[in-house]
Amino acid sequence: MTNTTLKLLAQQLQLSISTVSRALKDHPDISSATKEKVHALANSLDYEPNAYAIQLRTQSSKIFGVIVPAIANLFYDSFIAAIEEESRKNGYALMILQSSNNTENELNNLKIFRQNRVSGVFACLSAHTHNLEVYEKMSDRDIPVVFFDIVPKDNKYIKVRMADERCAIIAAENIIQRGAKRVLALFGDPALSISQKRKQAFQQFMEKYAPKTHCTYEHTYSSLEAEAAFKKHLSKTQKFDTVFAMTDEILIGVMKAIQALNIKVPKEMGVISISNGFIPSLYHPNISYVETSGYELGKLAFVQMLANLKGGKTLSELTVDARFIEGGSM
Amino acid sequence: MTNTTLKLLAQQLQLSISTVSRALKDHPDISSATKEKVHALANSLDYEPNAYAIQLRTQSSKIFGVIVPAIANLFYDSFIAAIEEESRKNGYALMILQSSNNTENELNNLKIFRQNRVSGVFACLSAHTHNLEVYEKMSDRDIPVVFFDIVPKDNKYIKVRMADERCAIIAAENIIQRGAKRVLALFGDPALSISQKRKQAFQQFMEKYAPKTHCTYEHTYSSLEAEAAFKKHLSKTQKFDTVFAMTDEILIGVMKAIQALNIKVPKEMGVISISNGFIPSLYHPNISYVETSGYELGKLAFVQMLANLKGGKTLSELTVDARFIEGGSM
DNA sequence: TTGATTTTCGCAAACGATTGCGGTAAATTT
DNA sequence: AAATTTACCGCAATCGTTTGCGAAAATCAA
Repeated sequence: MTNTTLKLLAQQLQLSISTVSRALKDHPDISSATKEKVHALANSLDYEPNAYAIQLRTQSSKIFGVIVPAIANLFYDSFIAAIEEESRKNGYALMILQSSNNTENELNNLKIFRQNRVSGVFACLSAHTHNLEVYEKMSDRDIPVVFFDIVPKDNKYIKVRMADERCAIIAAENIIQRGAKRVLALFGDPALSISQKRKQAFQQFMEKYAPKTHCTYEHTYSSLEAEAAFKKHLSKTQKFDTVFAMTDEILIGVMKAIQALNIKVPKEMGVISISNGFIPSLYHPNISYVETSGYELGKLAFVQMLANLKGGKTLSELTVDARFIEGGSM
Repeated sequence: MTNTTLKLLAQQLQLSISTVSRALKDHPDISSATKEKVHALANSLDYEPNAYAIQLRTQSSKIFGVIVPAIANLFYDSFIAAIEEESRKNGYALMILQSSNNTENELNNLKIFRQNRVSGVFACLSAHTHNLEVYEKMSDRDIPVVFFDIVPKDNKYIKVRMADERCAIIAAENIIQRGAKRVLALFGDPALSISQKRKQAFQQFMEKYAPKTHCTYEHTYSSLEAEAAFKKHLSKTQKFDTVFAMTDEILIGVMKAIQALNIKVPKEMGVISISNGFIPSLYHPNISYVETSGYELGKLAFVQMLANLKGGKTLSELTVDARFIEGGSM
């Protein structure tokens, strides 16, 4: 079946293409009688404007590109879900590509975005991407880029992220409030600025407000390592009474160890983490956590994108605030 | 900065647009001297072909549409991840939209797909979508639709799904092998064919091969309900020794109850579920499960899509097989 | 040198929509 | 009845590519 186009409609109605086009979009030049006829035929013939022709003509695509390290990730999922919602409301569609934390993929994805002349890009940097030239290239083409989560340091970029320091501090506050004596604080890949920020903020706060509390810091790269680290430290003479997990991944490892050793939470061990909430809700009692909502972040990112698209250069870093969610593990 | 186009290249090189176009794609008509010059300038000017113009001209978009109920879902995530990988390998990009299990959204999404003239659609039906007219409309436009997971019954559609009956049977087999005496089997929304199939297969198998085993069946709609159901049945005089969870969601509820009641797995209670593996790996011991890999399903779906695009009508239902993954909970 | 080939390239028409500008008929004004 | 508006509508260029066909230039054969 051949697609129905303006031309086809025009022929059938003995009208010009321009008239049909205008009638369809309610242009005042066209009489309502004509408009009705056009709409009627368009409906019965299931006319769908060809997005490519429009985009070619208008040079704007109504598509946003999204780059995430992995789609199958609770945090990014909710981020994507949020911008998908907003995009649809605003008449945009989403093109989602995953970098798998691989710089080369990232480059290819950006190329696809450029070729498709996306209206804007939401990007989460791969763990080890440092060369931002490609992103400059987008800006050169007037395609705004909103970085999220893993963002570049330079302030000339538009970025939204979690209030990492605040997260860590809120966690620390609650640990102090619990009256913890010895705490094990587990962080992620030390090469990531997110790990650095969280650790630094956490450590500073603890040293300042609870200098007597003994803290052990460790970086782990996976759930398995976190589990091992937990067990290792627990077997030492000086046991700890509270554990802080910087990410879901780490929390998972910790909780496996806790279950395996049949440790009672929160009596024998306090647990607190930074999370979007899903993983903490899997355990009994629910794990207390500092909320970092990918969903909220997505909403914020979208606002930034729209603002940038509309007009002004809103070059700034926005953060979404964090809050403590009581679970029962502290 | 103005985008570099064929026209621009042509002007700068004193060549015609057609020559430039052909040079860029290594057409034999063009001398290698010219080709080199063209390539050189194209590179230095960062030429990126305009996908819209190409698509308008060639009438093919190199984009697949994907409709899932929710992006933030472990199963769909891995499905998406799989087709994303394959798509990129094959030069396609993905446009992902979520229906939120809402038929109206589904319609809108399909409209966007039609307007963007996607090359094909991967669709998971919303829970209560029964009117497939819109999907027919896609086929009318020669846009193949590959249904996955939640698929229509009619065999005229292309579909890939998990081997639901097999899953249930494998679970039943292992329950029998464990020597279970009383089992609680928890299923999802009874309106979904996936629940029906799994339950029916499970029940038939159990009645045939272990008629003396006492099975209690129940449908629950959420984790919370599953947790409540588990507790309710446990408080009865006749306790059960094995629980079967049809989905991750149900498993989560069950495990919360198990943790809350401090029940020992697998000594006091055997646990088995159907899952893609992530949730079962969160507990200690790991929960044994029948694997339904969204990733595998994605790969299969992509093969179907490609086959259909290439030529033949491969109207058939393909299923990806299931296998038992030993966790330690049985 | 001349005719036949082969290389190498340009013309122009598409693809489907948008839009400034100009034109015609009807309606309104003098 | 002539002049002026107003309401409707069409012409044609344009967005950036692709591609069939024809033509000029270069090479070759005789």
